[in-house]
Amino acid sequence: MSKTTTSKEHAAGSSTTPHRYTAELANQLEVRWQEHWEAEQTFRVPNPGDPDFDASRPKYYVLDMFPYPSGAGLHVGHPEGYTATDIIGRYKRLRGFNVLHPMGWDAFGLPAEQYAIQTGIHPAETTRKSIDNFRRQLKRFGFAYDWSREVATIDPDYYLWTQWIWLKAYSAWYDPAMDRARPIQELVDALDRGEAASGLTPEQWRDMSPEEQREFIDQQRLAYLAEQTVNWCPKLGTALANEEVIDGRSERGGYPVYRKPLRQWMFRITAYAERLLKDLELVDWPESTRTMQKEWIGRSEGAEIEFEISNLKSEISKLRVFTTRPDTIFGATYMVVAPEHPLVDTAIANPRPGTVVDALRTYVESARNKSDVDRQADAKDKTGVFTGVEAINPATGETIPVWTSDYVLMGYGHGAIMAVPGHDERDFAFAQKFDLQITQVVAPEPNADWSWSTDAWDDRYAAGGRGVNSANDEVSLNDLPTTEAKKTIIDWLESSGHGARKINYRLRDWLFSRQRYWGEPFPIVFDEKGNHYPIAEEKLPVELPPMADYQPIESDEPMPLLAKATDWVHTTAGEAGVDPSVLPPETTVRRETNTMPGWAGSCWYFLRYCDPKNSDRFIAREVEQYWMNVDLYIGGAEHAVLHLLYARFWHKILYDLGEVSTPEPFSKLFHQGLITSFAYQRADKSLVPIDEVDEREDGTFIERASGETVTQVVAKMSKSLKNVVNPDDVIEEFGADTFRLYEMYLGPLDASKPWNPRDIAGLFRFLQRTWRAVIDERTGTLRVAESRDETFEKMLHRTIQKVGDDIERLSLNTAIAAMIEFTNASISDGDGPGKLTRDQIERYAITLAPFVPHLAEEIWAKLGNEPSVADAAWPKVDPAMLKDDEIEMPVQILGKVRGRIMVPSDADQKTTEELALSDEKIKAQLEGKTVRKVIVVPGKIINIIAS
RNA sequence: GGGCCUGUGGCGGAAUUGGCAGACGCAGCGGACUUAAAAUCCGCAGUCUCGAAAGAGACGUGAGGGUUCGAGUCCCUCCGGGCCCA
Repeated sequence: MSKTTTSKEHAAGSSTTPHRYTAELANQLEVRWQEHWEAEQTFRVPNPGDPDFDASRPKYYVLDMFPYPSGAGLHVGHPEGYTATDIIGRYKRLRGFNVLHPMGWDAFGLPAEQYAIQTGIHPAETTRKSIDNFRRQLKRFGFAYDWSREVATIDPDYYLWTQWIWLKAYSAWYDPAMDRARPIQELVDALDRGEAASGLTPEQWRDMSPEEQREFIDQQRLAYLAEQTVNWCPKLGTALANEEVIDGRSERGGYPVYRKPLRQWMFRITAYAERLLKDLELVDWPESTRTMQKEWIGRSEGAEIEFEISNLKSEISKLRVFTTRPDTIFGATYMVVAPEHPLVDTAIANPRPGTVVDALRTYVESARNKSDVDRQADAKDKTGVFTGVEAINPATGETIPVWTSDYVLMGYGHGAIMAVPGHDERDFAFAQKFDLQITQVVAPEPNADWSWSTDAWDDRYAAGGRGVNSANDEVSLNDLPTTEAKKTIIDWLESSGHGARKINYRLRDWLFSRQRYWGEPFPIVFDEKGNHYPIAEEKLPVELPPMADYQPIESDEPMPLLAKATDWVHTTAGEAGVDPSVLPPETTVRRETNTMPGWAGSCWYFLRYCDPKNSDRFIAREVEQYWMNVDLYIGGAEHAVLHLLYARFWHKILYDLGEVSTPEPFSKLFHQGLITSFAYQRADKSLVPIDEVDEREDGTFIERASGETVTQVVAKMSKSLKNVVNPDDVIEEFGADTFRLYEMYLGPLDASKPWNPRDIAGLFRFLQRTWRAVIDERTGTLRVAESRDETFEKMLHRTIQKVGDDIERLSLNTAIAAMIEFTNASISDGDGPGKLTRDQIERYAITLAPFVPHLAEEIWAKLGNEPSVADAAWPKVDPAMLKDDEIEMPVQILGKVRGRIMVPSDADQKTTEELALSDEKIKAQLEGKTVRKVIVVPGKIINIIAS
């Protein structure tokens, strides 16, 4: 687009200034210092127990969300968070903390597998290449990572422990009595001892066959097998996430997707719903993220109610529903079950007088192929079919019809609802369409200015009010306010045996199986009967088998990719590593062929960083107790729910089982904002790539091809708009220090902000001025003032104070502004001695170091210091230097500034007031007016109220 | 539809607790240096009005209203942008 002169051109021909801070010099000294840090292991941080560990220092654990190493390399969004954590980590180290700041790779996942399908190259190989490239790029930024702690989720040494943690969950159950997970053997032991547990009486347990006991125990596990409806795509040979299905077709390829029940590994995250919700109070997280997690968990209070089926004898004699409005039960004039509800099949098999079997069958078939998302989106136009089945409303005793409709989802509640068309918008629409009875059971408060009618829906019908038409022989809700009516009816439901108080959650158990290759294998095998057995801990990891063919298997029956590795799949218990006391070694077994989802490895990587080489445990206990929690976790808001919820869940399991010592892993969380870019927009709102636009003299933009005026807009970086920035190029043109500074100076860390290439030069010039302020560009030697200038000394103290404060509150852009101001004040033209003394330069170099570590090291070394500015101590600030003897205060008359006076900084209010009133200018302004009141805010402002 | 966030010069942004709106940077303008240009340094710079100038005044943080001695900041209504849940 516009003409950008490069810094290389700036540097050319300056033979008299060979030591100017040019891009070449920056690049050269940056690489030199990076090599030095690596050789000296400057950023290796010892663990408790290591010989050089200093227990007297406090610890600080600052963590980045580790990247997925894509083939495209780093984009400018990555270094934003990483630079921020680097600044904080380096600052904390200067402040005397032991700082843990690690980096690693979230390297299992779909893109590498897709690439393998196209090329036949093993994902491990392409992933390794991407990791090497990412590491090279990150090192070039000079981040103070302890690279000796690097981990990758694809390393067998790492996923050994991912499998180990999964086995811990597999071998545990959730004890509601103690409200925590416990080893499942304790449940078996308790039942064997004849104690009641987990809803079983001792007799029930004793009467079970061994197979039944086994089945019961398996269903108690935190990691358990269950039938779950999934989006199955035969063509791709895999189940897909809801987000990957659009209009019943796969997003990739456009192949049809079917909803199919599939037996899969699940994680019992719902057992933790209440704690995951409650413990959000323990952490310092962005309010928006906490809200999102709360909504995801979706706690609602209400009642579970049973409706008896009156005209059909089958195994299903009752319909169980959950409602948050049990107080409206007298208005429940019909019921709706999800098309997948077993009652629908029963009705088809045993038609009642009103049952139209064909219509029912067709309806169920079409609903089956709609995703939940579509079903909810289509909910405006209500569809449904009467099942012929009838139920009895326990409150009214009346017989009501049972319909099926896809606006009720099988996954929520029990896949059935009591419909209260008088006070629920969807039920109202449904009842109107199918001409079902609508009854009012809640009346507006007496002073309300609206009334209820069946003509049209009004949102106020769903709000609370007072009960009406709601009484039977045993209970009456009439005239009761909604809150009280709820209590009253639940008490009645409980005493009459029709229902109970219940808390429901939107959160579902976590489907943990994927039919992919590039993920962690499950450490489990099946015998011929389909019973499952864990691999013994000491035989872990279960490694991914090598494969030559990554093509998905096209099939109607789910065939995970690993099923192709037949030699690996079909083995013996001994070969697979099952404990011989559990299963004889020669038993033929089949390995689990699903793999874990991409989230698995990231659920605990922050623990492994603490102790990455430990081969005895996933983390040594004393190490965990020292480093955890993560004091500051920075990453994108796109992980606000899934990753952060899953990681909290795993952490709580480990906490319950005594493997870690804290209930929450991340004490403070912060989201960096998205870095966007510019693009140009035509009058018709279509976007124009930046390389097809010229800027005119007057600052407007024209599209070169058409000559049309276009406007500059902010847009996401994308290849098609040609506005993607490659960090390597920027570093080559300006150096890593300038890049780091520029990204931090763009704006507040958590705000989304546009990358503007034109602005980078400003930060580069700042570094040039800083360099020139202390270094002679002719000779490369320091420019040192002989004697201290008190003005600069004061300014330096203030700068150090401001920079420190701003780093603590993550306001890095204003910290940089403060340093720019100090540099601008201390710059002097030409050569010879500068304005700063040796010790002032030294303190300023330390202040700069967290932001521009290479430049700071270079100045530090020129001062004759060693070994590294990273080991220096943050300069002391003298509070006396922060205040002036005299301060300037604005004087307002009626809120408008009319003058300024100099006031001794220790002046009291009365003195200040007198000074203000005796100021010549103010006196002139007050001529002929009466002073009614004078407000003095010490150190800030004086406001004179006069008329 | 509900919830949360957000709106400040030509642009990115600052104003930490209700106290001088526009720090700092970019772009722009003027000057110095230079044969010249670049680089660098010094200075100007919200808008409008009056003034030759120095300066003075009015307006000004999406719009309108309110609380307050004083509002970018707090409250209410509305408009635009973003995210989440439906």
